[in-house]
Amino acid sequence: MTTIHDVALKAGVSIKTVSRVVNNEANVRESTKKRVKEAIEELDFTPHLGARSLRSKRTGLVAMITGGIFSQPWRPFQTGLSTIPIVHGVQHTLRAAGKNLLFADLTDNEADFFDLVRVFRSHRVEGMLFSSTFHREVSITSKLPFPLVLVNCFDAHTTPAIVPDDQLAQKLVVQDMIENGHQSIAMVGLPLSITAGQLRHAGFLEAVEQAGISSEHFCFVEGFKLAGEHEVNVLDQALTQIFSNNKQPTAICFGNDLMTMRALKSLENMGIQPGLDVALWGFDNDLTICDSVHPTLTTMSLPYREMGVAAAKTLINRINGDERCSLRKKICGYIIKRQSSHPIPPVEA
Amino acid sequence: MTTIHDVALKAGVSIKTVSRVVNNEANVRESTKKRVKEAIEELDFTPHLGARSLRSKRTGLVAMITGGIFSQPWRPFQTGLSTIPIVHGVQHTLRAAGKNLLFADLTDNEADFFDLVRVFRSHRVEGMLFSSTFHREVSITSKLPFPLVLVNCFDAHTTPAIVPDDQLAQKLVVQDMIENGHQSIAMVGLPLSITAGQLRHAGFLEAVEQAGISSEHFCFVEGFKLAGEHEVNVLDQALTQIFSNNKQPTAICFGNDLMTMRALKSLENMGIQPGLDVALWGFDNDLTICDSVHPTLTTMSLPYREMGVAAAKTLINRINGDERCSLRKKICGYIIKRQSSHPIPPVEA
DNA sequence: CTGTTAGCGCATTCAG
DNA sequence: CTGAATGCGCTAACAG
Repeated sequence: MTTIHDVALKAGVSIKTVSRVVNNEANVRESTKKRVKEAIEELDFTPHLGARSLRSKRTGLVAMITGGIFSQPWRPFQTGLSTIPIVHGVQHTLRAAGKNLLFADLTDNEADFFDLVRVFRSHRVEGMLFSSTFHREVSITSKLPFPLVLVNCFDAHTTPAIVPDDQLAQKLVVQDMIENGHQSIAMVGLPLSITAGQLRHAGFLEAVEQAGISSEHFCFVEGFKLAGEHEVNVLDQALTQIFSNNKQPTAICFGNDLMTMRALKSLENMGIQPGLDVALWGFDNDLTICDSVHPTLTTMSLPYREMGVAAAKTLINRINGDERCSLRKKICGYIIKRQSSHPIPPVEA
Repeated sequence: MTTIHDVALKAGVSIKTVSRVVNNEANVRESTKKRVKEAIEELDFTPHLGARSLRSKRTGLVAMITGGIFSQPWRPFQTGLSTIPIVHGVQHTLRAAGKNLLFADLTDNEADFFDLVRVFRSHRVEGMLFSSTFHREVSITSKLPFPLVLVNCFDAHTTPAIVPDDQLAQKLVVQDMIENGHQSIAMVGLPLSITAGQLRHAGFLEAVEQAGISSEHFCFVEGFKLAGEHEVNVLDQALTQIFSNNKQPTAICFGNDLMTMRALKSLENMGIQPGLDVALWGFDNDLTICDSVHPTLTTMSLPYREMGVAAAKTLINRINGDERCSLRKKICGYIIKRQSSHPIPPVEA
């Protein structure tokens, strides 16, 4: 591998001059610069970032740990919808800032986390991102030797975190239902045992209350439950329960598109035409599902890629010593209209 | 940041002794080792890998480029099923070997690729992996300054590559159909314009011919076509065509689970009960789909994670100077049985 | 078993 | 505008 010395020799200048040219510093005559650049080209010289970092103390390395990119706890071997766009946004933002991503994924044990931190530290990374597979609180108690930014999770301390605004997103969904004329509304939500489930539930209640819908005209049930890390499907019971009220809903929103898809079949079995007898709102904008079922699903899309971008920007700011970033930034999503939310609700009987 | 000198000073030994302890070299008295370890602990010393690599010439860094992790060309913003498990397998294998992953994703332009290579080279990575979103031939003509291993793609040169054995996998599917007693078989395949489509088609023909099924008892159609980078859905026409033959199939296999899912509805509309009137085999083991439709889908799972593992191992071998790896390694998948492939075909009318 | 010396490739400091 | 000397933190080669 050629070094700065070889270039200096070939160009007939000192290594410092080469260094100046490489780093675009001033005070080099055009003709000299040209000569050096030619030498660099001919010798195919590439600066050694490791050596450079030894002096400059800046490696340009940023670490990212994802918490089980390949599975969600209750869905083994099922890649979640959040992590990839987050990684994507992070990586592209870092690259635009001249940083490189040292990437690792956690399998199972938390001990791994601190092993990774040690390795990253050895590489003298300038900062780190941690991304969770699902929105939750984490506790990374130990002081890290570099700035940390959390994505899709948060902690009880002052660690900067970028999270989806589950509550507002759900509220927007329910407001959309109401604006479409629905006055009897049901929600088949995520388990209330997880953060997203709680926040969405709160958003649902908020919207329903603000619209002045009385309690016999709305209804919330969980679509599945979590027993430990095991998922228990209670979708059919949930749907039965919803329609056993005397005030039957004209619109249902779901905790995710998967549930919505499953509900399509269940509703048909109950003699209810999805999209005709009842309007449906999904959640996630899971493209595998939304465009490929009948009716296609109106859904809430959370901007995970933007979360990744925001997280990377926050981290870069902190690396640059800018401490004035908000501790927890919530990013809301937007509704994507498809067929399942028909605009005109059936008239009340 | 504390250095080896600080530790040496505190422990009252030379820096070389500290180095010996850190690197688990022999020839250090137990008592000395203990003293050094205590000093390391107290000072919270972590070796500087950049500095180390300056001498040892080994950075422990491996680069990986994914070709659009967040979308397939004809499915924007849709994460493919292959890349994540590949990355997962790669990362865990590398980590087990003490290597760290410098990760980057390509957005659109190929020029980016060589930019990335330059950056990676600056970081003195020991090797690189390139993973494609879909099985295809790539041309990375320029000589790279480090060993390269391709995953889910291959080139016309001698670059080692790990690819799925699409042909054998499809053959296994069709053989399974035949073993289940089906004698009139159809395939709704991927576009013949892509590698996987061609190989699967070949596998289909191979199985059908080896079983001695006459040409009027099998039938191949494309389930969608690619116009440039645009996907054109022709699934309904494909199904209509299949059933317009006088020999109607008792079993159909599909190019992916998504098509199979869509076909469920189409078949119902045609008055054909999926899983009863006709048995179905999917492809991909897309968990979002397979377990959540009725009937649940029997499908072919390609072992992308294992491909990642194999690729990382191959790369490590090459980094260690072991050139005797097969140039192209095909890895086959396995069938996952669910409901859609009922065991007993309807008796011939 | 332990220490000394040298130098990896580069940027920084100071001197021309 | 340019260059020489110094040292970042560590390991390799060699002495003891």
